[in-house]
Amino acid sequence: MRPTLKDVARHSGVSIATIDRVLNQRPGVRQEMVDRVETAMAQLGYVRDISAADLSRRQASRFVFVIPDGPNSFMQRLAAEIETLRQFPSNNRMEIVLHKVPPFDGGALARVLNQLNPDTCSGVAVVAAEAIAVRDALARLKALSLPVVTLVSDVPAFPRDAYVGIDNVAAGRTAARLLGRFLGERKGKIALVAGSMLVRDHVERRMGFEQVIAETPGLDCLPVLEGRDDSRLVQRMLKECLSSHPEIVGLYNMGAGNRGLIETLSALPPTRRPQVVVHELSEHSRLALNEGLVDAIIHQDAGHEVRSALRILKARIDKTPLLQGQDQIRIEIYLNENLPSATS
Amino acid sequence: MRPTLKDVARHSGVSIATIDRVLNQRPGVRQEMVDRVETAMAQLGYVRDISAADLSRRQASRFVFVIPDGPNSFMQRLAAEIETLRQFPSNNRMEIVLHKVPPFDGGALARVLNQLNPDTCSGVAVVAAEAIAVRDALARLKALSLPVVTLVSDVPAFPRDAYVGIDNVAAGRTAARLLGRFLGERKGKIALVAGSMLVRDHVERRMGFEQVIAETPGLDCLPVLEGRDDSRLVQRMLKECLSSHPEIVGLYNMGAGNRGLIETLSALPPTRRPQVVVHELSEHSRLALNEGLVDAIIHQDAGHEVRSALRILKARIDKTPLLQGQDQIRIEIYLNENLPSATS
DNA sequence: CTGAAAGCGCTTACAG
DNA sequence: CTGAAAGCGCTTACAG
Repeated sequence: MRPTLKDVARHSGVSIATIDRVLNQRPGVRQEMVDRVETAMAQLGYVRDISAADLSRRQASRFVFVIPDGPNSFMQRLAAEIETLRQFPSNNRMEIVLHKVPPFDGGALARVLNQLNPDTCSGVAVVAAEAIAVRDALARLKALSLPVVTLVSDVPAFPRDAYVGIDNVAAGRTAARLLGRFLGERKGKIALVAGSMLVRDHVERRMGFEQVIAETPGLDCLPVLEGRDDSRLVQRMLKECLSSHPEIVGLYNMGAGNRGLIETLSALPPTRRPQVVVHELSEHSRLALNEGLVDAIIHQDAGHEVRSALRILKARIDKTPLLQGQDQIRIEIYLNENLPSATS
Repeated sequence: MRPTLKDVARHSGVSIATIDRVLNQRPGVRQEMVDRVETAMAQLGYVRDISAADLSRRQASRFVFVIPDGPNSFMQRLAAEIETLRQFPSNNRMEIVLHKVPPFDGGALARVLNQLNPDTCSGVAVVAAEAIAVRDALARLKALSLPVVTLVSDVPAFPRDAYVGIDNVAAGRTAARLLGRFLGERKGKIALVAGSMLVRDHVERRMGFEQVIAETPGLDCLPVLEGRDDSRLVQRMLKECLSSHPEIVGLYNMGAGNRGLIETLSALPPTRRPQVVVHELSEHSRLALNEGLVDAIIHQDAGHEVRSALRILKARIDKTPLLQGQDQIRIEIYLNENLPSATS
């Protein structure tokens, strides 16, 4: 059996209450006691039982997620995963709150963050936007010692404890490499679709994509079409682009709006269809992959991201280590052959 | 606050001890009491606190992993991940035991399984081998109501609660599709390397691979080279195969022994190098990908598999649900561009 | 500054 | 068949 506080108490001749003070670094303990307790703990190899601590502390931790509202299906997926976890029975003594804010609106996001305080919130996961007001809000949370992780979209320069999401430059590079390999010797133009060049993840994906294409002789990128994650708009822009550029051989959608893109592609005569890489596995993109309209999907696992965010926040609060590798979000590549079963 | 047993007791006018009996389906409670308790629980929306239950039950659960010993680097990785989890401080009240058995030896595996019993073991995760003795051993465990999951290599016909690992037919198909896409219009032979055609996962990968290649005009598979997961042997066989078949344009290693394969490839003049897909991300395969000797790596996450196995066993014991999607092991594809950072 | 005691939500003997 | 009480490993008031 693992040693408990009782064992440490016996071994050190100090009461359990005092040991608890040392353990939690609460003030008001003589150095001598601290030393006695610490040697005893080291000798016995004491490891604190977090779930017992949580039980006795009676107050549950409340984790707040702040994510953008709107039509972006990835964000909707994220919200659904948060909701799933919120309702999950096993997560006792852990409350989850979801705040949705208008997309592309740093001010609104900052206002929500500024409402949070340690009495009602023990940790925050936020899809960050790049705005001064957001940076200030994060600085405020830091000053209150509330742990914060950025989710999906990072702002490295802003104060936060960790980023949970993929490396978007690498994701863009991956898309370009796949497209390049799939095209083989074929030469021509590549059409790019993004939500908005104001969002950091899309900018980064584009950068990575163009880096790789620039090194690939015979291929060039056309200017980015900004579809604002809106299927209709994507459809219209893409249709025009394809008809005015018959030399297009590849297509990369780094944002949402796959539905519009897929409709446009399926209207094209098969011989004129470009090689296509898109982001995010969904019912639509999966179907398009099945039908050969899309050649590969770059994906990130929203469920994994939500669970990782929570684990990281909890570990910060409990001052426990994280498991190596468990919280690294992968840039997943799906072909028609390695799709996960449809239920997930 | 969530309702507790106390609330259910008050609400139903039944003692906590009896409620506990109902909750755990222990015998010796009058039907009337059962009904009263159950309505009260339903009305209050009672959800049991598993970690409190674990705490009070004082006895920790012991999970036994049985995996093959030997040079196979994936199995070594699996062992390392099990060890990591075993030592992880947060997993209180949960003991992990690792048994290594000789590889490719159903009898030895069965003997270890036959030693296990409910007094010393609460659940088993095993890399299954296809042998009658193993089937009987699994049937025995089932008769003892010990939960069992198969890990990495499944035998669907044998009794087990779940399989934790990838679909190997799909993995083979994925490898073939990648190779086919990378080869484009090029025609020729594809060399196949496996550990042993006696192991189910390799048989399945081959099947999937050949299915796809058969549909691809201009490409044909050579007979499988069985390298027994031994780098030296792989190197020798492959060298000979490459020199006697100048028409080889592709190479798929569905087993271990990447080191030998990589050495052989690096000795080849660059113009003669085939397109190469291998399994399992490791230091060696990663380096080969960086250097362009290997074009893609098909991977499964050993850490994820170990954690999932544990979660599934624990959920069976506690009769709790699993989180949708968390325990589905993915067929991961790595190119040079989406490699995870090297520390993981 | 330190410790004894009650309590978190359960389970487990032990009485009745 | 049912219930009161002790205890799991912690934390939290409350005394001293």
